[in-house]
Amino acid sequence: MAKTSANGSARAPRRKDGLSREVIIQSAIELLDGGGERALTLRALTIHLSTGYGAIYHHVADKDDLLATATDEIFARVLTGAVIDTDPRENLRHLALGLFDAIDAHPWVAAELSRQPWRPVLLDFYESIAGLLDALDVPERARFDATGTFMSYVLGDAVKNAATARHLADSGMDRAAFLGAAATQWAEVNPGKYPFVHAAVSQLRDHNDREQFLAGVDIFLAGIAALR
Amino acid sequence: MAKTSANGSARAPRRKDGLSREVIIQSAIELLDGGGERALTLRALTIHLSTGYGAIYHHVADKDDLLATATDEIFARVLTGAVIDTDPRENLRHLALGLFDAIDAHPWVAAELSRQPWRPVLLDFYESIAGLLDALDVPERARFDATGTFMSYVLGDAVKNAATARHLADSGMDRAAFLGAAATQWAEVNPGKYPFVHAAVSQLRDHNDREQFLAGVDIFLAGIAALR
DNA sequence: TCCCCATTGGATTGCCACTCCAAAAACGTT
DNA sequence: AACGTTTTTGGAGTGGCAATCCAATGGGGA
Repeated sequence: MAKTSANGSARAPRRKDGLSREVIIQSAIELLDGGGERALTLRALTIHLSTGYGAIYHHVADKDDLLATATDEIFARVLTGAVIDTDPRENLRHLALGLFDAIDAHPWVAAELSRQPWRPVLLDFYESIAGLLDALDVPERARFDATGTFMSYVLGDAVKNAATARHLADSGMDRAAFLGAAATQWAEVNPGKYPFVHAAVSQLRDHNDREQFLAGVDIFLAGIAALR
Repeated sequence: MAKTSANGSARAPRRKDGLSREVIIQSAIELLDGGGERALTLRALTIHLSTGYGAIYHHVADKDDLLATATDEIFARVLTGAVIDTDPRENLRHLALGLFDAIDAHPWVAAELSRQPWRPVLLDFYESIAGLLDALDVPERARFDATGTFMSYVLGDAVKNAATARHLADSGMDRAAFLGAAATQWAEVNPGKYPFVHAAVSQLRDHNDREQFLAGVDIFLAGIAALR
């Protein structure tokens, strides 16, 4: 498909305002961030890029390709922004938070993630986590399980959080109103049948998803320390 | 809408072969189990039930309602089949495995779960988990976080696993072929850039998702013990 | 200069969820 | 048992979507 001349120069761009795979993905991300998964329609894309279907489908295989690549792009951004800490635990926390915040900022990634959980970009995260666990003296045979476990928790909690955020946005409530309503609703739950849920209501009122996420990260880190 | 006579008798059923919400949900689950999310179309439902659109929409609000209720039904089945152990740890493992196996058997639940993570049925699981953590002497302030963390890991890993299974089914490969292909592919990964992933290949070959899931549960349990 | 083919735009196709309505079946009342 | 009412049913119709198809355009190499 791509024709490269003998002198090795890249194929010349066709038009000044030329459409490209990158531009299309960028637009797709904008649409997704703006209005969620439902907002990404091919029709909306043609309008946003003032072009036609044919032009888009020339650069992109189909909508799945579009969604998958957009998701890759989000994860790639997390990677480039990753911080290097001297303390492996702190580094793991930062890595986890990076993923959590990215999915929180782009909730549509969550849906795509549960559709395709094995994108190549994630390999870099597995590699980083495994390396940090090695630095924590986790023995090799346990490292494999621990890496997957850590990723499952991080992505699982981020997805849950993103879905909640999406639900919030759809219902037009803000965070406080939603938590208040949920707390009230849960408070009415039959205390006899659900004593622990009932007792949790008070904590729900001033509850911070990000902090709870980090608390979970620390539970896993404590559990992993026991593997040594 | 419902008219209840003064003597309190319920409204009589309409037809012998009567369509009902339950029958429709049942059919939906059959279609979903048979061919995944794509297989559930209203058209397919009308054929499967030999009826029309109107009849179905009389009992069900829309497709989301259908999917949500079908998901509830799967979780409800897990609840009824739940085992009670004397050892809280063992009980947590059984609870987790019940969810894992259910999502493994009905992979379409995963997608719905990341769309609506707060269905009322899940309250029962939160309650059970919180109760078991209490039995493990997890202090109350930590119990709230730990319960959510556990659920996030369990559902997150189950969703990841289900997506893999779905991917497997779509590509027509069996488990062994897929793992072999993945291991081969990963083996080719640049060992310099991905030393830990490269080292993990050997473990991938005889890797059991269910066992790895349980290993993760144990990491969590070990981490919980540190909270005491 | 001229031709080739990468690139483009949009009409068209086919599938889908969902609506609407008229007919049929059961019910309650007398 | 007859009748009006309400519930339930089937399917034609609507609008929106992803994806295909094809004719037109124009840039760059020969």
